[in-house]
Amino acid sequence: MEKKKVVIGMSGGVDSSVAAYLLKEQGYDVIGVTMQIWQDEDVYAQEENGGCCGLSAVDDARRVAQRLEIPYYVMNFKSEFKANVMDYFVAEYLKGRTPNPCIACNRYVKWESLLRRSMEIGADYIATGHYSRIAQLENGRYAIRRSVTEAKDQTYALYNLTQNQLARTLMPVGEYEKDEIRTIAEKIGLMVAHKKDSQEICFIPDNDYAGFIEREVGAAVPPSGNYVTKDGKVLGQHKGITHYTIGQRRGLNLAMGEHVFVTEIRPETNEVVIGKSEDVFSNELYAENLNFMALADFPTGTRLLAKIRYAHKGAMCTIERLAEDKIRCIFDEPQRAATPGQAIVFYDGDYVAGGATIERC
RNA sequence: UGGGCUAUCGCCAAGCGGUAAGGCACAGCACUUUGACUGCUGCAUUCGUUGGUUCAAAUCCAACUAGCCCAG
Repeated sequence: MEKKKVVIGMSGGVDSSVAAYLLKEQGYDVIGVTMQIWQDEDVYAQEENGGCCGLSAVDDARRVAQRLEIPYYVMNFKSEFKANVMDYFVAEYLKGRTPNPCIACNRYVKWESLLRRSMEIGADYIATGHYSRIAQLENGRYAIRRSVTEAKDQTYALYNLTQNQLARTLMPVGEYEKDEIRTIAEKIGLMVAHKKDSQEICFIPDNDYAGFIEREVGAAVPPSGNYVTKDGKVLGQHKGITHYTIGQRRGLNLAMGEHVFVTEIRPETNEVVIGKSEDVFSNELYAENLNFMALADFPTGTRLLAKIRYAHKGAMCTIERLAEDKIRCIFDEPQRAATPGQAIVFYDGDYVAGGATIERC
């Protein structure tokens, strides 16, 4: 019988490199692929940017593929990345919302586009180096399961994958701890064994996302406007709404004598609302664009653990089904800085139950 | 123009003759596959200006300058 063919997305980092190795050990016919997503390498060239999307990716990944003796290709995903990640990222900020580019990249680029092209070259699966596990549950649905490593759980950013995508995805690294992965990398002699983990927004190497938006849209960047309190008192001038997100404290340039935070962004009046720490907590939020994973639906009354940001420890909430694609989540305890544009991801035990996009609080 | 009050880091503010607290802001670092939050570190050789008294002044005195308040 012919071996199953798997395309592994190789970033050049430790995780995906070891993933490739593990798959090969498991008897798959492994093909290494690096996704080319940079729009203009001369402008964004950044050597040390490791991890998921760095430029050094290709060199490192190719070397690893050679070492593992697997075929290796670079696939160009520039236009897909531009349309689904960069343009979305900018558009959201212009609307006063806070996007999560990694989630969009995962669903539309890493999975949708990579999966399609992998199928085209005859692959049965695609694989990644994520610290997550995929399982088919008793109800027949596929779901992402939290990895063994609590500290390195990447399930939040993967909640938006479809059933079809999950059915064709392998994540061999999810069975291991980060340390174990590095150990394996060393054992098989990979140079990338000690490469730093990726971080921050991969297409904004200088970390100045507001500057990036400005370069993208030019004169269309929102102008400066008023900082106001919730009762309308003007406190000062902000730099333009794209510079802010809910719960932000630093960079406000407001000397109020105590810490103050952004509690609301109003694109229609170009105002940024400022309040005290307690003002950024909310008991509930509304979310849309549902994606179901372990559960086929969240009927009103469903109790789930919800994470409203990548590093959130999770909070219990009760779901209220408002419409076909709209829910309200009522938290047991008030949560800090629920932010429109960010994802709320639900967990049922160890599995991702599904998720949605936060619209308002 | 008389009378009074106040002038200390970008903002607020301790200090009251013994050699510049603190908070906010800001900067850097850490944390981090998003934005945030958080933590750590840094941040006035100088106290409106000029003189004077004193071993020693931001602290006392004088003049000047600026701002505020009350008279007009």
